[in-house]
Amino acid sequence: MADVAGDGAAADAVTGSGRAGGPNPIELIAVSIRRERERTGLSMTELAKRAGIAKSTLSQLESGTGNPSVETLWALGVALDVPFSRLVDPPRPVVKVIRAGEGPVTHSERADYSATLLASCPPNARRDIYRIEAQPGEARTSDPHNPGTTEHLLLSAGRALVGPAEDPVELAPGDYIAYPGDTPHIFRALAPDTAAVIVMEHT
Amino acid sequence: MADVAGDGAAADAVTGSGRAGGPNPIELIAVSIRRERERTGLSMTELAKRAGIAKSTLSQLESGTGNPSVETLWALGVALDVPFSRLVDPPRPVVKVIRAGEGPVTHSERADYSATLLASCPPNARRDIYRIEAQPGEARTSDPHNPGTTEHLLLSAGRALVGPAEDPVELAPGDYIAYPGDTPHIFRALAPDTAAVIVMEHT
DNA sequence: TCTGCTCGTTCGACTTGACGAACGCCTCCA
DNA sequence: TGGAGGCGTTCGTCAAGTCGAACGAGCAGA
Repeated sequence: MADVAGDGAAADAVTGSGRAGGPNPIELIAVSIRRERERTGLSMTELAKRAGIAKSTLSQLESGTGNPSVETLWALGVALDVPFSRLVDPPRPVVKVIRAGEGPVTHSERADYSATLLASCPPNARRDIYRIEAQPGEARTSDPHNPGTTEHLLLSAGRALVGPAEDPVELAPGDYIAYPGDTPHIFRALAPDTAAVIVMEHT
Repeated sequence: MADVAGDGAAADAVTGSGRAGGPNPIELIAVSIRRERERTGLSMTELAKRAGIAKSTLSQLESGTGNPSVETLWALGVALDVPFSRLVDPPRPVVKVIRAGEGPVTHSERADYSATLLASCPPNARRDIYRIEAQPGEARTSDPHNPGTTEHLLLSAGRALVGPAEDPVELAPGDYIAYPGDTPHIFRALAPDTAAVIVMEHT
């Protein structure tokens, strides 16, 4: 069986600003702007034009000079199509894959209750929660989603073959799997009334 | 069945800003500041002093006049001890129950597969994923977690009584519930081998 | 090489946000 | 009754953010 992949580490990254406490927001914004801009492949000139601000302003922002107003930042957020908070909160770690059957269990003081941490959320990730119900049949191959997407799946009932298209894993009720959502992957019910929870994480 | 519990109050916010698209950030900030300030019971004078800004500035902010700089907002975030993004992103809802078979289902092209979106992720939330297994017994009452925590629970097997301590909801396999994690809440298994997925969301 | 383009930075003029003082309003208490 | 102290708002001044234009650097093609 598999394994665990990744991380362990991730998770935290705490340093950032769990609360608003710590570091210099201007620095943060400077690197965030640049990061997001380069991610979209826009030039300063182009981005400034789209956001409706002067490119000199943008230049100063990315150089860490200045102290932008909310409207300026907002305009940039819109132009970059990122949520506002992405520009003011610290960056993010990576993708991680944990395979359960077991895992870090925190047993209750009473023996009839146990909780297992399956996936600690990386900062700034967005996780949408889905319920899946399926019947046996052909494998359902999903097209890859956006880059940086991770799918977390926990099987509630039935049996299923899940994971990367070239290397899926058979799951029984209670099993958990996480795998990259930006590569081809499948979900194939092996038993009637197979049900699962999928948490789709995109960053 | 049931659904929705509580509130009603909360209200609006919907419009919010999934992405940065929509509404006026200044309005948003105005109400957010006021909301958070009143939550902590501080006066304008006091908050301004703590944040190190002029109370006139704060007054203008809460009245929706003006266009604060990042440093000003940041100072307020620190003084209020809330994450920055809480000031620029809209508030959040309350208890929601989606019964098995209910909810916005996106059926597959093939009839043997269906996915239900249970909860779309608010900006900047962190969602940790847990698996719960429990046996019938006393209700397990959780102490409230940090402010701004929401718990999402989907029952995999068994039966359980879940939700706010004073108004829990009985769930069957496939049922989904979300409720505030920062108020007392319980999880009580009603059948042997009750299992659930909990996604703990904190902002 | 020279022209024309785009890139990101720097500079002065203008607009505007942040500040502190003064104001009106209220409550409390001598 | 009047004074003291809190509240939130308004006003004039000053500093700072924003803007547009000009600048030097890099690159493609005639």
